[in-house]
Amino acid sequence: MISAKSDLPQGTLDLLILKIVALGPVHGYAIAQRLQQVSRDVVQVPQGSLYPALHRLENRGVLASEWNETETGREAKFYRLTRKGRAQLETGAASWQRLSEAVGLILKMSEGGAQ
Amino acid sequence: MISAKSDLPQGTLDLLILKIVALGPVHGYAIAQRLQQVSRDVVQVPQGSLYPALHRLENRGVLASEWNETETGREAKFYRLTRKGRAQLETGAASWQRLSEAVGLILKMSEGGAQ
DNA sequence: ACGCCATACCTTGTACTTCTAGGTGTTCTA
DNA sequence: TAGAACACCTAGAAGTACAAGGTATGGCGT
Repeated sequence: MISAKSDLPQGTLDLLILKIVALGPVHGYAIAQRLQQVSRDVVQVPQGSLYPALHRLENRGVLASEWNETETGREAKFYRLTRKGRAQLETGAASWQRLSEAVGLILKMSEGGAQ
Repeated sequence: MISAKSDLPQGTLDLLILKIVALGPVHGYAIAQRLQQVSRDVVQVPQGSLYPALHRLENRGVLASEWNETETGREAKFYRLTRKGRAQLETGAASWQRLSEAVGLILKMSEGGAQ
């Protein structure tokens, strides 16, 4: 049993959720599934992390929700990005990239790397 | 004034500290400086984050400390990696890379990207 | 008919980390 | 002699991810 699971650094979850929702209205359960699929099981979002995050994001006005029917005929709460959410996704993604590059740089540092 | 500062996601700080210390014994103050320099101000570590992190890492047995004199003739606490610390750095770095790639993948996802 | 799994939602409490804001003392320089 | 840089520290607030629990429906196998 290879457990590829890695805990998400704080703040990253919000960004990933925003990105998935940006691709089109989805309900919470599907968001977790998509993240897991696309990341090949590297990203696994427990429900205890997912739903609080969704409510948080909705309260902040970056997500909006609406009850609808899924393809399988069940009721589910579909989320979509607000204008504010789209903005936050952009700044968040840019910020992640900057940080990601910086951390990568540091980790690749060798004895003579800095100075 | 472009403020490049970005708050570090939880857990990342430890990894960066371990990496810097792995390059040779350094004291806390210098760790923060190096991180800031190398990352071109993207990574800025407040002392209120730095020292608690160092003590945490020492308590966990991944860092060891020793008082010594700096090049400028002051007393400072120099940290070095323990065997355990070296191991944690490796797994931490690998784990970061995996996560970083996964997040990058998700953020670059477009409408038809997944499926 | 029955139990089980997957779907789909939710809440509570814990553990952890980061940051703000304060504090100490020394050395160097303007 | 005032301030900046060096070098350490702590307490408290704020925020987040997770574990663990719970509700309810529908489909599947036996």
